[in-house]
Amino acid sequence: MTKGKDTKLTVLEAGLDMASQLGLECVTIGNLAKTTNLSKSGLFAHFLSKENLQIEILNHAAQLFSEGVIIPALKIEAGIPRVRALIDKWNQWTSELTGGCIFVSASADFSDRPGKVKDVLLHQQKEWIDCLKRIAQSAVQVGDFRKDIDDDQFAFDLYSLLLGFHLYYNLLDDAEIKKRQETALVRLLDSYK
Amino acid sequence: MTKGKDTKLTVLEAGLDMASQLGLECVTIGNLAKTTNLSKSGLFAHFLSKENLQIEILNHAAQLFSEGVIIPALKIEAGIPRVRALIDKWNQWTSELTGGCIFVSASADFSDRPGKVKDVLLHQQKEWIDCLKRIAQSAVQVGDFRKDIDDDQFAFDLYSLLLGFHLYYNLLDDAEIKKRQETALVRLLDSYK
DNA sequence: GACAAGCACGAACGGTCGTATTATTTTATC
DNA sequence: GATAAAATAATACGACCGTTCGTGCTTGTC
Repeated sequence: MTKGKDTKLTVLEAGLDMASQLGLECVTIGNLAKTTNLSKSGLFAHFLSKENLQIEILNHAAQLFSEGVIIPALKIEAGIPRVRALIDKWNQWTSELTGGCIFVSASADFSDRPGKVKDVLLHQQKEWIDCLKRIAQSAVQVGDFRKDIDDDQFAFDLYSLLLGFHLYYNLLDDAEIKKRQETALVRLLDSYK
Repeated sequence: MTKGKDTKLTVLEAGLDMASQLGLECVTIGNLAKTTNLSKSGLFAHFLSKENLQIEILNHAAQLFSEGVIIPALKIEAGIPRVRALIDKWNQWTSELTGGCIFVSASADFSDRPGKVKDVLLHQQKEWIDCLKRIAQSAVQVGDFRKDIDDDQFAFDLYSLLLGFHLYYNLLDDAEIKKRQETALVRLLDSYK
């Protein structure tokens, strides 16, 4: 009962790491089997198709993301402190994954690959943006933001900052990027006060 | 003498399109040969390795990028008009490619794939950031920006805005995104005045 | 102790991958 | 129009792709 779920989790863990480095499309059943010391067919039996494997990797990542980023941020007092917590946790999340945030790379990979995997990814991204909007709304409620802000605009503003950080951090290895993101964030928050 | 260069260009054109949709790593010599009506070996002879093919696709993209984005922007008067021209041209460039900007997707793909392809990509991205910095400096010279601005910061700010646009436009198909980018841009430019 | 269920294995399938070698056609030059 | 050079094709290679199948271990249940 528990043995199968155990190895499946191990596979998903390794698959997430591999997807973060090589991209979700380049996660190979053969390679994944090697790194987890399973046979190709033994691993395959857990997922029944590569598409399912990709989807389950995404869902596993979403759960870790929720536990590591969203929930901790929601525990911080609403308003600017929560916004800051979210950014910190997001940066940490993206730094902990070997090859950067899987949702960012998958977004580039799958924007032109229609199918179930893209559908899942799209749904996750919309949920994430909704989360950003809700955090903006709660900042309004506690008085940290003006009442007439556009929460969709805020989501775009904040996500752009994260994407900028992601590229600079992962590709360019820029040591100063945290500082620049902070500068941009201060300007952003000021404009919403 | 000229026939070979001709077909090579055709291949690069098709390869760029394919790379934009599937990612540079998923451009396959066999598929590329099919779409260009060449034999696999005939196509291969032009590049001698897949790595070279990827590099030549990147370089071809860089040339188109220069012709379509950078040079037109530099023809516009320095300062805020030039910044705006650059953004417009960049958005246009990214919209014209079927699957979005190849440099953005390749940056996610190759951040953890050491090798010559990554080296080329890294060099290109640094050149692009330098270009952004120079445009900031010229805006200072004509008096559109304050004298004490941080041009590295400006490059990050602007690039983040482009990356945000890229994700919203390509994955989420957001019709309002141009408006949001504009809002963010106005705020950004104000802070540099 | 029989039995079913869950789990993992090895072998094999038809395809495609990138690459190498060898041949054939097309093009440019005189 | 002959000839050398350039461009393309044909064929083959070993490796790996995702997937299927049959088989054998475990494990817990009756």
